[in-house]
Amino acid sequence: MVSMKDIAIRCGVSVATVSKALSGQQDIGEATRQRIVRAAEELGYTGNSLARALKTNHTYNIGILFSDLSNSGFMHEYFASTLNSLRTEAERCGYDITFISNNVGHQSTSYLRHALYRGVDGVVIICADFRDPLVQELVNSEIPVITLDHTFNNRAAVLSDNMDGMEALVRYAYEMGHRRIAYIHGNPTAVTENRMTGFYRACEALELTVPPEYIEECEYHEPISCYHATKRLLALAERPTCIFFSDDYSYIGGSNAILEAGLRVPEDISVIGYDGIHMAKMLSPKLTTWQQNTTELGRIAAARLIERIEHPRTTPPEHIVVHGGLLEGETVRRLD
Amino acid sequence: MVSMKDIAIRCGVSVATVSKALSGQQDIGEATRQRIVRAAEELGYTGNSLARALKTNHTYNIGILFSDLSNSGFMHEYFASTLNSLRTEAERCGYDITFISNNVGHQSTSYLRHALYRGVDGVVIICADFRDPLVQELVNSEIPVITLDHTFNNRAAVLSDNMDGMEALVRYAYEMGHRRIAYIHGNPTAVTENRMTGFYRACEALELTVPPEYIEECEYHEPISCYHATKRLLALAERPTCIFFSDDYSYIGGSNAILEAGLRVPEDISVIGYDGIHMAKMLSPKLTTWQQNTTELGRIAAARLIERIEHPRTTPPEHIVVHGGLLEGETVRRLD
DNA sequence: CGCTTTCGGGTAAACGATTACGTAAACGCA
DNA sequence: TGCGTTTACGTAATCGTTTACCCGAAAGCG
Repeated sequence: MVSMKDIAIRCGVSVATVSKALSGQQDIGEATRQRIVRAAEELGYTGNSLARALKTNHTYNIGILFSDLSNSGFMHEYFASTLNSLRTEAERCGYDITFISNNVGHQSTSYLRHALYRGVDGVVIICADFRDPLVQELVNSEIPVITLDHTFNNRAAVLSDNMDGMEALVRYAYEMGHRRIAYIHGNPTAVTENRMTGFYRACEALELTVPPEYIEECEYHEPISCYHATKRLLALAERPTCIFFSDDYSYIGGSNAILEAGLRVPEDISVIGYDGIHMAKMLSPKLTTWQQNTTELGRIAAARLIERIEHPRTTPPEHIVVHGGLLEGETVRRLD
Repeated sequence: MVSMKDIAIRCGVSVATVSKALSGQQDIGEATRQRIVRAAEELGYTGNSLARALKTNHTYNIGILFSDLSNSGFMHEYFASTLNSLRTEAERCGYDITFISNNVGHQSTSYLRHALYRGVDGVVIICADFRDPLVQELVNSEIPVITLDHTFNNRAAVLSDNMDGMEALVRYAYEMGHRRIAYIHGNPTAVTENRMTGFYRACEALELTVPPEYIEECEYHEPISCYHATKRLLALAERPTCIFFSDDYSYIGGSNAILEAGLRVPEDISVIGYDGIHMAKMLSPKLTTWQQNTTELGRIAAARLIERIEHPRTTPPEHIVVHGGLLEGETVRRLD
């Protein structure tokens, strides 16, 4: 590994001079700078982030914390897509990304310890169990943190408009003439609870009464349990005319249940998903759903976190809502 | 940040003694060690990976290089799932994961430079454009490297059995009585070419002649172009009885084309995918496909790379093949 | 011609760990 | 008692940078 020392020797200057020349200080002669920069090129100098970080206390590294309870983690397109744009934005700002787990070396510790050990400048918390004391410890630490789809007091957060999105979907179904609307919601998290709230709020505003048997629970992002929930709904004496699913992916299970029952979408029953994953547009008929703006979620999360890292004083821990949009597919029939 | 110095002061010993006590050297009194370990606990000592790595030249960090040409990258379940198990295994071995891009700081450089800058101990190359000179530069460097689904001379690699898998699928279709078999293959990469080879090899062994119009090309992992390729096949005078798709995900497009043509799977036409993504098992009818063992791919990639990092002399750069298995769904009809 | 500024660059300490080597005390043994 | 060996810990250099401070020479100025 070629270091500043090598360059210094070759140019007959001190290491300090090399450092200054390469980092663009002013108190250096233009001729010397040129010489040094050229030598650095020729020797293939790369720099050493470890040494730099050790001295400056700034690693240009941000940690990602996501513990996938449901083990869907990476598989969930929501996460994959968000992470992708998060990474892109971070790289654009000169930051790299490292995963933070609750073990370092061979033994398990806390997320905070891991973050401190690696010296990350900040952490994005996504898809994690926010009730976990270890997560709380990290959130309450000195390290800048931003959470996705969950809010903590006095901490930055980026949120998808789950409540508004669900409200808009209900209104859409209502406008299409549906009055008997069922909802298979996911198991309780901040996200699914927000959607529930949106659902009930819209129903109330529209003066829709939802019989309790129209509300089913399934595992979020899990088609099998959704399949069973759907079967239960279809077996009801007074069948709903429209079913809301917890998420697009779960709908695969629901779809199977509907087909098995000999029903057609949307002629016999209408369905609505949530997420707007790529697959939703590929299905036939195309799924009507709410498109989350994962690209913006990831981008903003990275950008805001970096803002807070670089300008802690002037950047308040805001809660930013990213809006999605109705993706009108072909799975909701107009009733008259 | 509490450092060894703080512990040293509190215990009235030197920093060297603290280091020895904490890293488990022998030349230390048992009583002193206890004292130091306790003090470390009490002060909440975490260690500093940067300082340690600077001195030992070992970061316990491995880089992931994946440049997603098709922009499917993270979205592809193959990648997501492999990355997930790779990360799990790496963490089990005490390693963290960082993404390696071709830019560091605010300016673009090479992958190698990035890897050197961050001081990663090794790199896993996955889903990348292996023809890229920048990738080659990294592969030919001193840094331990392992590639997924691509082989370089004298470099470790982990491979999915794409050729065997495809051969097995063809044999399966043959045994089910199919003789008119079409294949929509993905655009050329090491992966798709291996599958092609497997396809032709099996056909030859079975003395099946494949008319050229039965071979179509589409964008890998892209349902839209697969939709069009499927339409072309269905429009042929002598329609194939079974269509092989480049991958499960693309089949979504193919499925739509089939439905539009008013055909049923598998009654009117049989279909076979490749990958064994979660969705394949959720579709109705269940897709017959080849299940890639992504869990093993990721695990072995991490394990082998770490082996080569820690025991470079005794670990040859092997090419390891991970076997998948036939996932018998309901999309291939038995012909008689 | 003296004096202060500015310019260009060097010195050295520091970041937080690791480790080869030194050394004083205790111990073993004839 | 004398001498070698072990035990337990300290000293100091080092990894590759950054940065506050220092200093000589050239330049500017009246």
